[in-house]
Order: sequence, then structure tokens, then C-alpha cells
Amino acid sequence: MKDDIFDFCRNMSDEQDARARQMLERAAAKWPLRVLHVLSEADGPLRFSRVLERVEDISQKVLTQTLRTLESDGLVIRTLYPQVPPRVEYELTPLGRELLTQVVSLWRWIVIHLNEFDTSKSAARN
Amino acid sequence: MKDDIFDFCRNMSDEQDARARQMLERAAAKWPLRVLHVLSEADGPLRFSRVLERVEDISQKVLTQTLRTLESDGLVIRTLYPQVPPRVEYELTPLGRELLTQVVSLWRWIVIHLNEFDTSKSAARN
DNA sequence: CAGTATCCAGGGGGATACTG
DNA sequence: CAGTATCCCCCTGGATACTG
Repeated sequence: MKDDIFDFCRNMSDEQDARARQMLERAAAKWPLRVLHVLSEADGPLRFSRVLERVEDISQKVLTQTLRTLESDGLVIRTLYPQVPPRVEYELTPLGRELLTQVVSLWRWIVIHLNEFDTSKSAARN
Repeated sequence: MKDDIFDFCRNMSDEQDARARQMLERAAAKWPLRVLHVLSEADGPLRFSRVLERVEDISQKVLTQTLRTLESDGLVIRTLYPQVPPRVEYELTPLGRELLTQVVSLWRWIVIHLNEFDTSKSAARN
């Protein structure tokens, strides 16, 4: 028998597997990753507008969606200050910060090996 | 100044950054990941049909696309034996195997922390 | 300010049929 | 066997307008 690098998943239900896969995809996706990054760079909580400014080219709708998802995944805290006009602040949870750290290590590996991808004899372009 | 966990990207061009991001998204995406996994489990090269069988619910078209992308990214080797009927075999490159290893470590982290996502006070407790 | 609501265009992926 | 070629649907995400 070959050893399976996914062996530690043996005891997982299909639901758990799907959930883990979902988290992996979300964490690696464009907007969530950039939002997490922006939040991690900030010294403290950021208002919605600040995030909107700092995540280049994101639309308001998508930012809202992204933040909602991150919040429900426990990666981001949303704090509403009931004022007029309202003030809403976002910040990373410890879990969000940890996850970002994990993704960054994968990111770092990719960056280091960047020149090994596609440059080979295959049909790299496009 | 805050320390930026992406500091090691400072010297990267926009193109390199985009390429790295693309590789990250691809590596975490559903089909590429499952194809890499199937290939890593096999003892040797796998024929197209075998991969099609083992990657559950993937369509032929998407499998072809996925394999082509993986090949052009240098993660998979495609070997054509000019016979009738043709025989085509796929196997991981060392780079592909390494990348999968990296993704798996992120995957493992996610699995370990699975119960910390969303179960918290945000969604579950109404 | 921080959203929600609505409309709309483009791409990804499924199903099917055909071929060297 | 290992693909291509088509058609089609759905979903994502952009743009815009409106509101508590």
C-alpha cells in the first residue's frame, strides 16, 4: 500500500471534508486573502471605508459579501457602533490571524519556486 | 511601522505577484487538488481513463482542462504513446509532489482547527 | 457611513455528440 | 482511448441606484 498524505482525514465525515475544502478555497481566493492581508497590516480595527480603500479594485458589494463570510467563518470580528452615521469596524480574530499565517507560508513556498513553474518546455504561455 | 508578513514580496513585479496568486488559487481549487491527490496516490503513471475514474464526479472536459493546466504549470508530466488506440499517461513531477505537500500542510492545519470555524458565537448560537 | 437592491455581462463547468 | 466541439445554464462579480 502506498502511504496517503491525506491519511489524517480517514476519520472525517463527508461534511467535514467538504467544510475543510471550502475553507481552503476561501482562504486562497483572491478577495478574502487580500482583505485578511489588509486587516493584518492595520494596527487596530478598520472601518468599512478604510478596507474599501485599501483593497484595490474591490467593489462595495463584494467587500460586504467577503467580510460577511469571513465573519461567519470566525476569521473576522465585526463591531457595529450604533451612531448616525453608523460606524462599523473590522478586525482579525486570532484564528483569522493564524490562518493567514498558514496561507502565507504556502504563499512563500510558491514565490520561492516561482521560476520553476511553466518555464519548462511545455506550452507555458497564455 | 507594522511588520508585514508579505515583506518578502517587496521585490516582486506585479506580474510575479499575479502569477504567484494564480498558482495559489489553482493549487487550492477543487479539481486541480483532487487530481494531484489521485496522481500522488498512484504507484506510477496513470492513464487518462484511470484518473477520470478516480476523481469522483469530474467531467471529461474539465479533467482535460485541469490536466493541461497542471502540465503547463510544470506540476504534471503528460506522456503520449502513439498507438491505436492512443495511450496517454500522467504522473506528478517532483515540483507537483512538493506543491501538494505544501498544500497538504495547510489542509492539515484547517482540518485540525475545523471546529473553531463558524461554530463560535457568530452563526451557531441564535 | 455602511450598507441593500437590482440589473446585467462574462466565464466556468455540465451534458452531449463527434473523431483520429 | 483520449480527447474536441457545442450548447447551455448558473453563478460570480461589476455598475448603479437607493436607504436607515
